[in-house]
Amino acid sequence: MPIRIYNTLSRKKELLQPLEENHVKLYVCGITSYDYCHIGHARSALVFDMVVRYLRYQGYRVTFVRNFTDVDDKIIARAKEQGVLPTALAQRFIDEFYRDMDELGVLRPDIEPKATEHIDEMIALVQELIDRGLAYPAGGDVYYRVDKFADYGTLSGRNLEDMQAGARIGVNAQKEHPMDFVLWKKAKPGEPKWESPWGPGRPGWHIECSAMSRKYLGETFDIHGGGKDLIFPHHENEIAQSCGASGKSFASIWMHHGFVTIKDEKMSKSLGNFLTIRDVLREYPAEVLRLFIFSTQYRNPLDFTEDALRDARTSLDRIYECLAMVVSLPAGHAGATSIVSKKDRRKLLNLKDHFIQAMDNDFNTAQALGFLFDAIKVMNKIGRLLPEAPAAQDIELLKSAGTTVREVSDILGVAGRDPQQYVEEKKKKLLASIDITEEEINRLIKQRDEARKKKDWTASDVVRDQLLEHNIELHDGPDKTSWEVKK
RNA sequence: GGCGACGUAGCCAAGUGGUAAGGCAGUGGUCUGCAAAACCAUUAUUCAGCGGUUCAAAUCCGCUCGUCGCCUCCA
Repeated sequence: MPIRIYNTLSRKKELLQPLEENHVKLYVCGITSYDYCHIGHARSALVFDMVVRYLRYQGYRVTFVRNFTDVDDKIIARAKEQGVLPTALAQRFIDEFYRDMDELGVLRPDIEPKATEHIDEMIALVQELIDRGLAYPAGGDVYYRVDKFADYGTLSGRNLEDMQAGARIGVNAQKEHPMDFVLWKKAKPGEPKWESPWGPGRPGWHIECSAMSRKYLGETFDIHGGGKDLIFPHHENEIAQSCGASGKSFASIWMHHGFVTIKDEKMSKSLGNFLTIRDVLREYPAEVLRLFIFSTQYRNPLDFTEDALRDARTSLDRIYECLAMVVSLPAGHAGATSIVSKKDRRKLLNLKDHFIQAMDNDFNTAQALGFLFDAIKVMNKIGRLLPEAPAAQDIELLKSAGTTVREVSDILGVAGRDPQQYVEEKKKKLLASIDITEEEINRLIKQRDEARKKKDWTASDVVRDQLLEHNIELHDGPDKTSWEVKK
């Protein structure tokens, strides 16, 4: 089945057709490392983690490159504030970034280039642009000559005239055109600097991605991704640089994900309304955050609320509890008749196909999850209706559906743990927050069982109420009473 | 001001020309000594509003209203 991806460049969904047979080359703009990452960064990492997992699941070889911007105005400013070297600050937050990513279970990209380690490549690229007449040095800086690049504005759907009309930036007298952007910045005293044909300085922000993507993926590659806020100017300028230098097309497909919002406002450093990844991870496990992020399609905005996170946690429990049920299924009997309706059987057998169809359609994880929960519901229903001597084919169906659930969940990076262990651990964790021991609970249950045998419902209910005061809920099963901490 | 996106039940969210997935919450029921959990049933004659195209529109086109984003660093 072909995978269709929405391409910002054409504003349409397009078939993924890798330039190299069966090999997808993907470049994603990573972080500028000067602070802890927030939930928006988590969404970016998780979206592309899902994309890579899915492409590999579908048999593609994927070369995934994601950079670190480790030299930049913000890093320099923050380092100055803290009285540390910019390089030390950048490295520190790269380490913190890895800590968050590992916690989220994000697979490492194949290549993670740093800007500071590719200064030579950037200088070479800037020189090529100068040689082609697309850039010019001015007072130690080098600028890109936007009006010499005919396609400038195509990605973001703008034209130079409109942009100038609404320009909020002060005009730099050194620029030939107000929209020209900087490729190389002359060093100011005390700033990190490298030698270059135009004097000591450091690269502009955009040039690193052009230089590094070319080095690791070639002049033309398949997918370039990032947040919607990078469309302009970052990606627009990358196109100008890369296509300008090579004369060839750059990325075939441009993928941009939506923002995480709080109260419908973009979460951002400048607005100060952001939550860091570790803030959230303290309250909710990574798998919950993943389910939350994937509950909507990647291009749509995603509003962060406590309710939404709680929903996600309930959903995750639901998946694990269903899987735990499947694991503890009794053996089937060859002679017994099936109790599963044709419709339900088909739903389970079609889960994988439906899931894949949703994912093929521009990674529609929300729809894919819909199919997943549909199957969970059917599985719970069958599990509930199973007689004491269930039909072998029904047990077989549930077990294979369980395997499929795990298989497709893995694409989203959820439900990867042992389900029985998950249920147990959850119980233990909740128990830790309760002022009663497991032994005490079991003792009380025993006491209650005796009362129930004598049909002394009053005494029985006293015990249950007693436990309920400790937030313990009892569930009377056919042969024994189980308990759980009330949610 | 320019450009763009979005508006589907109480909330979240699919659906992209053929008659409204799924989740959470709610209500009724099955089960139970009573419960809980689970399951079953139920919850939008309608997709912001108004026009238009079509045999057929939530889906395409136009206008209006509302929300958000980019145009300055931003995932």
